[in-house]
Amino acid sequence: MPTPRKNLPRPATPLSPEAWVKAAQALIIREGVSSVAVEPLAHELGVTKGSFYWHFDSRDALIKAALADWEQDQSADVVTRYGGIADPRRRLRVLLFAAFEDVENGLFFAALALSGEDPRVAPFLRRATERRLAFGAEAFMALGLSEAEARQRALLAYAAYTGYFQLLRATPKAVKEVTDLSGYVHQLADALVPARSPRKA
Amino acid sequence: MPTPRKNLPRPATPLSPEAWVKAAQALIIREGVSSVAVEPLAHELGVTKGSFYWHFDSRDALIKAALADWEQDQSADVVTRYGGIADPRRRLRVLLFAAFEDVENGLFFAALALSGEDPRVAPFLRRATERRLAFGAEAFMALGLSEAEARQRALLAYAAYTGYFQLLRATPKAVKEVTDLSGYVHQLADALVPARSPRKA
DNA sequence: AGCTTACCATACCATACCGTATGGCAACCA
DNA sequence: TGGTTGCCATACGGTATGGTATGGTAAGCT
Repeated sequence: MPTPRKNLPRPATPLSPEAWVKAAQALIIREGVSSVAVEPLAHELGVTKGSFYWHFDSRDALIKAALADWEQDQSADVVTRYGGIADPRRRLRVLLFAAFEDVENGLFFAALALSGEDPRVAPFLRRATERRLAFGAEAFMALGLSEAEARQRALLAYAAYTGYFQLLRATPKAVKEVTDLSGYVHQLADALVPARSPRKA
Repeated sequence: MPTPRKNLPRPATPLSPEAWVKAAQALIIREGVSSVAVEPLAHELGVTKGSFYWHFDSRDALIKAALADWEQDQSADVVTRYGGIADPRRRLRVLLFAAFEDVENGLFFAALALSGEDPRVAPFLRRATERRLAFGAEAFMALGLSEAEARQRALLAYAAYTGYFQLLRATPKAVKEVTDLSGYVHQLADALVPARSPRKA
């Protein structure tokens, strides 16, 4: 029998599962998926494991919930907000600029790629990558490029995107010496999106 | 006192510290820096921890040795092999193609960026990034670009490089659908390196 | 033949974390 | 007011790993 002792004071407001998910996502951005540990997270939230295992079945369940929550935002954003733009050139440029502006999202993806071998992460990472590459390829094909060329260009654009946030994550100082992010994206856009539709050339 | 028991048979040839370093590097490429654990590595090499702690002071020492060994190869390669090409346009293109051809090196760097927060990794990652960005910026400045523009373009090239290997590492299938890597690099090179020197324009 | 040294096995302790069992308390409800 | 439920603390057992202490053996040296 455990020695009956006074418990610690309860937190002011009870925790919701969402609070754990958000905390986990923030920690994923900072230190990667593998660093999501129950006890440190509980300490950070001012509670103990007991609280966690009330809301979740396991550590894996939390990780999956965090990834699923992110994926939900993802697919909602890109498709609905930029899929509707009619002019393909404009759509591509808007897509590029919007992608680079969402720093949080970019860093989260970089953190995921960081743990790509993790069987929990892999399916989310694969889905996100394929969806984005397909979306990009489609956008480039709308410019009149062949499928092979469009895929190539989409991969280039996407690599420039993930690579940027990977570098921003790993060595922020070196990246921030390039002060003009807008110029950077402009350059990328100009390099990838032809000045005018080839059909009119 | 431990019960005196017959020990296991000794390995045919004694292990050298280099063997541990190479094994660690291979494991870094496969599963990242944080997965470098002494006991699994020992098992893989057919020995036990006892061997390891004879050659190295600690786990950290092995990791640092593996990183230092990689860094040594690094600086030797890039500078000596491509720094000497006179024509700046040719130098840039050769550099790009060579970088993408060295898959092992690219994957190793991607694995490092993967653990960029790790205090053991950070300095190596920072040095490598800065050295490469500086080298790239210099190469672009030799084309006649301003320093700001050259830095921007070097960052773009480098992001496309790291992003490519990050994607190759995380979701190889999606990347390999773009079968023509040479075409990919060509595209990147054409986008970044002006067709002819601006001075002649 | 004895001694030394290089290299490794074994046993052991410490730590960090996952998951479980159970107790405790506050707030609401009947 | 007494029971019920939601939320959490505490204590415990289990596993993986880092690191230490110590013993064992083969090969060479004297």
